[in-house]
Amino acid sequence: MGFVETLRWRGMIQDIMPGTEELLKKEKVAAYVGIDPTADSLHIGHLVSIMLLKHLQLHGHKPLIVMGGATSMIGDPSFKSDERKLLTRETIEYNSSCIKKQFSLFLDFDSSDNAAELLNNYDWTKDYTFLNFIRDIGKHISVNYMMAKDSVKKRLETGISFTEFSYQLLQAFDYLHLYQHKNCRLQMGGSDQWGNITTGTELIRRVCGGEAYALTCPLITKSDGGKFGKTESGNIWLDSQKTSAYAFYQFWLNCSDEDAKKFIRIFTLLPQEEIIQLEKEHEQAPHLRILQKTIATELTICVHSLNTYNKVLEATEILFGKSTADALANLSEEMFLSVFEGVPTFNVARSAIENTINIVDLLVEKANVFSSKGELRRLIKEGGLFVNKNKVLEEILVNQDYLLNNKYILIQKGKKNYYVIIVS
RNA sequence: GGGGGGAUACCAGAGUGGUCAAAUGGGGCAGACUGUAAAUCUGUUGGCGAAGCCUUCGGAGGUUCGAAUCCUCCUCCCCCCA
Repeated sequence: MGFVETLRWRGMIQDIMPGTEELLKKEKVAAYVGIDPTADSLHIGHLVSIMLLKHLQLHGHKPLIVMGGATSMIGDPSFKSDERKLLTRETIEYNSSCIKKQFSLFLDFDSSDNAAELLNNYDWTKDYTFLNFIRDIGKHISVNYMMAKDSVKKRLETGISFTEFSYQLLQAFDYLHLYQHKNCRLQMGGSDQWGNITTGTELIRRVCGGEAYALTCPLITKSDGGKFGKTESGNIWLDSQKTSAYAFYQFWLNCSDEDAKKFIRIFTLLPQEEIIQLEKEHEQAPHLRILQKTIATELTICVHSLNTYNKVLEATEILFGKSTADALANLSEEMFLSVFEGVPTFNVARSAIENTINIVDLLVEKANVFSSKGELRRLIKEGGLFVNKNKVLEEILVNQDYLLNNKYILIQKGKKNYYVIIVS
């Protein structure tokens, strides 16, 4: 199956420029996606772009990643309603270096004939003077053309700075540069990038009469309309410092059936037959959540490692399995810590619980697990609070007998939210 | 420059002198059901406490026994006319 065909089957194509498929079948080319280094880690919203490049490389083409060292100094206005905040050079540089490492989890940077390559558009824009740029590049694209893009329309009503308006030209220039220097013939990205990408192909056509292509993937949405990749606590990051491996695994495990069917094709590399087989199995026994588990497993191993995955599984087993309060009490300290790695912790002085303390005072005043006593009392009334896996139905008094390993108290809000109190 | 409308809890949006900690919907949280799903249903959603009290309706003052509600000024937003 060809590259484009593969993507089509996986539901990863929103728009594709005519001729793209033929070109990729005929010859090996380089293709790129741009990444804005706006944070020091990638999050799962970036994953689609990464997978596009992964498939590309698997089909023998050369993946290029372009860090928006220059463009992220400007800010992409596409479909945004507000002016972007400008980042400093130092931040961008630091972020780029962090992101670079994460890419090597997915792409092969060492292969002999189509190694992935990471570039920074700052390198080819930093010495380009303003005069030269508007003379060499700006001359080829009309403002009328730029304003006609859907991506900037929203901002034309409310106002857009010249800085942000010029963004698409800058991105188009990237494409031109890569076309000329890297034999790059294809740019990919999320569907919101279509406007920027086509400005690039247009520029290439006008400057050197070249044919360059565009391919975008659909914006990932959740079946309930919520924003993909966001939870109450924010983004799901690839960096385990920001999102623990446990939380990462849980995120995928908790996908709805409907989303899982979509995600398994997009976010795993499993072959077509296997996915179809898994879908069948899932259909027959949905409660086993085979799809969710497969996605979670594949991604956790890829992003975090097999070893971490095994720990996460263990933790999951203890937190959601049949394990009881007894099992919890019998955990070794080492095991306990590994299970609850990534769970929010709160430190409390030992003196606080030496002479018994009301659970409400402990969790609101001593440890800031809950922000108000009313909230916690409500939770208790509703039967949603657990201490060391035991349901708490009234305002109990806590003392040293509650300590696990003479050091920890496990607090649970509802079924899924855990907090660890460390007494020191 | 003239005229009009508006700003209410996370969001949307009722409320136009006391019965308003403020309808309703969405969202959030929890419970039930289940499969750590979806859908559904229930409860809850300012703070502290047992009753009750305290701080909230853009900001600052004022009228009143009593103001989200009336008056004055200020800030911001929208619309119409010039």
